[in-house]
Order: sequence, then C-alpha cells, then structure tokens
Amino acid sequence: MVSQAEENYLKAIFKISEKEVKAASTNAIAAEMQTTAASVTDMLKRLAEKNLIDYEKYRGVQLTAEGNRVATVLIRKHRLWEVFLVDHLGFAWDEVHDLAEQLEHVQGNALIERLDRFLGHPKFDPHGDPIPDAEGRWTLRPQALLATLKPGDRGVVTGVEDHSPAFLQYLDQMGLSLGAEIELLERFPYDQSVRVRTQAGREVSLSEKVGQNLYVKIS
Amino acid sequence: MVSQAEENYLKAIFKISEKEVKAASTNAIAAEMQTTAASVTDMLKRLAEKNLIDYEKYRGVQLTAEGNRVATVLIRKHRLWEVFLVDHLGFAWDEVHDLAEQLEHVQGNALIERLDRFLGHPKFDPHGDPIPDAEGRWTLRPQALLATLKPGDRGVVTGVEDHSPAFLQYLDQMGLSLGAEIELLERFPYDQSVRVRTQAGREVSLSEKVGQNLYVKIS
DNA sequence: TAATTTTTTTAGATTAATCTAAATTTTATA
DNA sequence: TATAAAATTTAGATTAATCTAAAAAAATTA
Repeated sequence: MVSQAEENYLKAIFKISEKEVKAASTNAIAAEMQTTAASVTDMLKRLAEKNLIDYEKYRGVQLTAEGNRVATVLIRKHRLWEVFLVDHLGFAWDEVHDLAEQLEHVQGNALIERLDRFLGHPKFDPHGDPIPDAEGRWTLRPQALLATLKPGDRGVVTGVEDHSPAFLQYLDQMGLSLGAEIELLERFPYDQSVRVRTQAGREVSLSEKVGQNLYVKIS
Repeated sequence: MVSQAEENYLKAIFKISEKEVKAASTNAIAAEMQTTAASVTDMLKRLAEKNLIDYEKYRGVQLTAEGNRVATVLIRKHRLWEVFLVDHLGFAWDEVHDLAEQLEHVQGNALIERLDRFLGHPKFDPHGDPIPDAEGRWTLRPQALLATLKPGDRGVVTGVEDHSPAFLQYLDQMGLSLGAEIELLERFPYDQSVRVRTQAGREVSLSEKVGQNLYVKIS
C-alpha cells in the first residue's frame, strides 16, 4: 500500500525530474511539498524502503520504474478529474486544482477507467496538460512558449506553465483561454513585452512573464 | 477541522442512533466501525473535546447538533456519489459502496452542490436510501418490509435494509431490482417464506430473511 | 444483595507523518 | 586547498489513530 503522503511525494519527485536531468534534491522536494528538508529525508527513507525511489544519502533521488508508475497513475487521475470538474460540473479552470488534489487519491482501478470512458478518453486536461493513458503513455503536442514566437507568428493557446488561479483568471480577462487564436504583432526589446491580436481582433499587451508561461501551437 | 476518521465515527454513531432510541454504546460503535472498544473510547474523548458528541463515561454517546450536521453532510455526499457512479459511470448497485466511502471524504461545498445539480437533485440513492438536501432535510417515503405484506398486496421495490453485494446480486437474479413491480401471492406459516409474482409474470419463492431486508411501496 | 459476567475505560505501546534544533556532509569560494 | 556557506541528515519530540492487556464500572443473575 502506498499512502496518500507517499503518493504526493512521488508526484513531487516526478515533477522535479521532468524539468531537471539530475536527481531530485531534498531541498527541491521540500520546496515542492512546502515542508522541511528533515521531513523529506524521513519520507525518502520510507519510499526507498518500499523500492519506489533510488536513494543515496546526500545524493538526491530518482523514481524507480514502480515509483514512476505510481506517479503517472496519480497524474492521470488528477487530470481526468479536472476534466470532469470543468466539463461536467461547470467549474472554471482556475478552481479545480485543490479538488483534483483530493480526488486523485481515491483508490479503484475500475473507477478511473470508467471515468476515462465517461469523459471520452480526453488527451489533455483543462490547462492543456497531457493525460497519460491507462498504460502510462503520454501524448506530446508541439507547442512553444509565447516568448519564443516571432512577429507575424500565429497560433492557438494550448497550455500554461504557471497554473496559479491569478494567472488563469488574467488569461480569461485577456481573452486567452485554451483554444484562443493569437497573432504576435510586435515584441519590444526594451522589456521583451509583446503586442498580440487575440480572438475578436482585440489587441493586448503582454509582459515577458506572461510570455514565459503561455504555450502556443504555431499554425 | 474534522478528520476522516472522526467523520467515520460520527456516521457510525448516526446510524446506530437511527435504530436505537438510547445513546450509542461503545461496543455498538466498535462493532459498526470494526475496531476495538478501546479505540472507540479514545476517539469518543476527541469527539467530545470538539463538541461533536455528548459523552459521559460509561453512559454512551449522542451526537450534538454540529455532530449531526457533519454526519448528515457525509451521508449526503456518500449517496450523491453513489448516484453518480451508477447513473453516469455504469457501476452496478452492489459495486459502489467502497468507492463512495472514499469519495464522501472529499472536502468542498461547491463540489457537492454542483454534483447535486449535475445529477438532477436526486432524492434517493441507488439502494433507495433517501439523500438529505443541502439543509439536511430528509425525504421520507412510505414503504414497508416485504415481510409485513399480506397475500394479494402489490407494490414496487423501493429499497433494501441489507446492503451487502451478495444480497443485491441475489435480488438482481430474482428480478427484484429497485423499481420492480411485485405481488405477494402466498405466505407459508411453516417458515414465513413467501411466493411472489415479479416483473414479467415470473413467480419466485423468497425466504423470511429476504422479506426482512426488502422494502416495498404498496400500491 | 453478593457474585459473576459484560462493558467500558485506562495504561502503556506502536506507527506514520510531521516538526525544530543540532550535527554532519557536500559544495562553493577566498 | 582550507574555510565558509549551503544542503542534508540525525536526534529527539509531537500528534492522530490505532492496538493489547489490565483495571474499573455497570449490568445481570443466582
């Protein structure tokens, strides 16, 4: 049995490992989990004991195949529940994270596979993040940060790097929800801010920070 | 904050109090929770400390208004999730208890109210048990145990006393799922077993035990 | 009502998950 | 490469939830 706390640590290690090549450090995990390094060390011992991670003192950790599997299933569950909350219960995309964080821990293979079927086997969640299938396979989508587009480039908003409600609500206000069409008109070297044309021919200015957190599929 | 363990105890006390007039005893709670009397005593102290129950040593317990509210919300959540699992995910009525047991602990008022709306504000769960509304009000339905019917009485199956998968599956096989029409043809004094006509003119014999666990609305 | 049985509580542990403070190891730097 | 700084682990506690065994109280019965 993998406890909820253990599952959460595995997910945190998975997320860190996605971004960094090297082993996930105790401090990085502590930051991700919003806890202390000492608590992380305690947990790492337990996870290593259960063969969910490879752990060598002072050397950081990596998920084992089994640890990776558990984390992937957890992410699958989290994202499927997010689709349910948005598509069927009418929640906004900035409201579903905490609920999915709880729902992902509900155990039962039949549940998640039936939910997946009910939802129509979605490949992406409401934030554009890919949903691994029952075998743990990921669907990758060619997308680029808005910050890398050149003037004249057009595309469709496909995802976000920053998942904070503040950012998501800001995007809603700018008409930049998932699926919105977008054209980069101009980039200002002074602060790397950009001017873009959105959906209804509306023009808006976006800071470099926004550009670093918004994914677009160039068309 | 009320922990999951505390919620489960409150629900157990609620269930016992439904049947018995007097205060719920430590042993009755231990039996319901499948744990030891010592564990129950420990928990009762904690629940009393939080003013969720009235507890006097050796005297059994009763829910306070707040404890009753927490238990009622928990039952509401459990039964709404059961409706979702059966009506939308296609689970059978004997498969949903354990999943609902987990889902009922997911916190979030908006979630349960949106789920309720999505489901169409159901008044009864897949076993015929009433679902309290957001204000904790119960819908009562005039129903009688099959064991109390007289020959010639007709009615519709509206609920079960025994929720075990074995009983529910047996009912499915007999054509006695919720909503099934039924007519009591004869009762045998020898063992109180009955002969009934079900849905498609089919005649079946049912033991006294079945009669004590099946609710019918006489028409 | 006294003795016995049953019920309940207490005492003393255990486990998972967490913490702070101190010690140790690794990494960076002068 | 010493030394200082940063990262990590260990030591020692705490809390919630549970347990077994023993003690105490309540209920039953002879």
